[in-house]
Amino acid sequence: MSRRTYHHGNLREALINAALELIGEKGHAGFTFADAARLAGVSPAAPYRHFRDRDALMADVARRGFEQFEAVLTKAWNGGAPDPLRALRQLGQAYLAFARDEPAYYASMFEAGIPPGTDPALLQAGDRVFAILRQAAEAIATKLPEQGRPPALMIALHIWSLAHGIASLFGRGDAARRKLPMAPDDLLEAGVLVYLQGLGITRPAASG
Amino acid sequence: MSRRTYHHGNLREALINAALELIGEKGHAGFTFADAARLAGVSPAAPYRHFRDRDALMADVARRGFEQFEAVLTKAWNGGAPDPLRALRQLGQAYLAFARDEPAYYASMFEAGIPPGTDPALLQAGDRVFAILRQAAEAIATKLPEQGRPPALMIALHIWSLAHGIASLFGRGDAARRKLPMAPDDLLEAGVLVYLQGLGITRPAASG
DNA sequence: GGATTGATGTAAGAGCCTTTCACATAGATG
DNA sequence: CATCTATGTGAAAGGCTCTTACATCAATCC
Repeated sequence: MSRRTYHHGNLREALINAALELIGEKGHAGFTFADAARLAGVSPAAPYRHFRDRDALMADVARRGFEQFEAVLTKAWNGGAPDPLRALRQLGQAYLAFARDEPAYYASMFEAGIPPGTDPALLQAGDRVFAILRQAAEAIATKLPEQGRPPALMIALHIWSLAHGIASLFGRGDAARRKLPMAPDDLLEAGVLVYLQGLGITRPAASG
Repeated sequence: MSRRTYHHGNLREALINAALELIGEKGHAGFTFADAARLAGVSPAAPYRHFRDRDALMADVARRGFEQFEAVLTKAWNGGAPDPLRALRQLGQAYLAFARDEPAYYASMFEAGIPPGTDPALLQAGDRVFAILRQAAEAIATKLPEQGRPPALMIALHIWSLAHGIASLFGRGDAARRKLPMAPDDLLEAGVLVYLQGLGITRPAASG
């Protein structure tokens, strides 16, 4: 990772990648600014040209995490095709896959203790992710009689909370974490099916 | 907080209380061993007589958190009285109340990145908490026909995940965190009701 | 009672991290 | 080419973690 020029050329990106690598290895607490600088091959002071401090880098990683998350979820939802229920299953699987495959992003987004309100861009990126869930909930809700239908917002919050709870409690592959007698995907899918049944959307035992 | 004797007398407890106070103020990342020592009025080296390192103190705080959590949830469940559904509602409210009122405990238990497997006592304390939820799920499940009844374990995992998701995403009062258009309690209660309805336990619109 | 022993706290220091400041280098601009 | 600005370096202050040798005190044992 040594470079020939005095200037790195792409230090900002390199620091973010280094942070992801380090957070993935040692968790959000174990990551240090100095380590990231070392990984990028620059002096410990160099990162300060690109980020106000360590927390600013963490916040930027989190923001990018939300952006990647948004892309992944958007693709999975696929505009609700071929039908909202199938699309919702794809969405749930993509949610858990992201938490499993990108634990560094997920930790920076939800566990690093960055208050979303500190950075408007971060808040917006999070909102865009929620908008996808909200949109999915809307599509699902239209299957219900308008009379007495619960607000789509609430449905979205329920599904988000369930998915996040599963991802957070069981969804990362690290050893020494709590084990589950079934795959997180299956747990989420079963939970959503029961929930939708409770809303009156799916037929009982039509879980295929 | 100055003391007259050379020996503190109860440093272990004092350090844990200091840790709780500091984590409550500055989050699990902002807490330092040295700060805790200062708060307790001892030298920076003293804590090492009681905890192997900073992480060991965090793990002990987390273990105590689970123990307190267990006590609170046990009381709320109240053996399933007066009836399982009401008891379950109490349980859910107690769950969120703990996350709201004891954010320092909650953060140390679920967000500090302590792998539960590292400390058997920690793992056990967590298991005892889950046992309560599991027990509640059993009581609820007996209301279903044995034929085709989903495993109580799965019901427990669903409810735990939903509660944890809500607590984790919206349940702490810190400003700058994501706001919710309704109280977390109501969100959880509504979600559980829909879920139970999906299981075939509650009557539709019998949400009293 | 006095000496010994183990538990608990202190002092000092090595090593690392964060952050700042003055300075160095290079790319861009005119 | 000369200058301006962005970007990286070196050095240093201050704080944190953790270790080691030493100090203090309580309890125990002759």
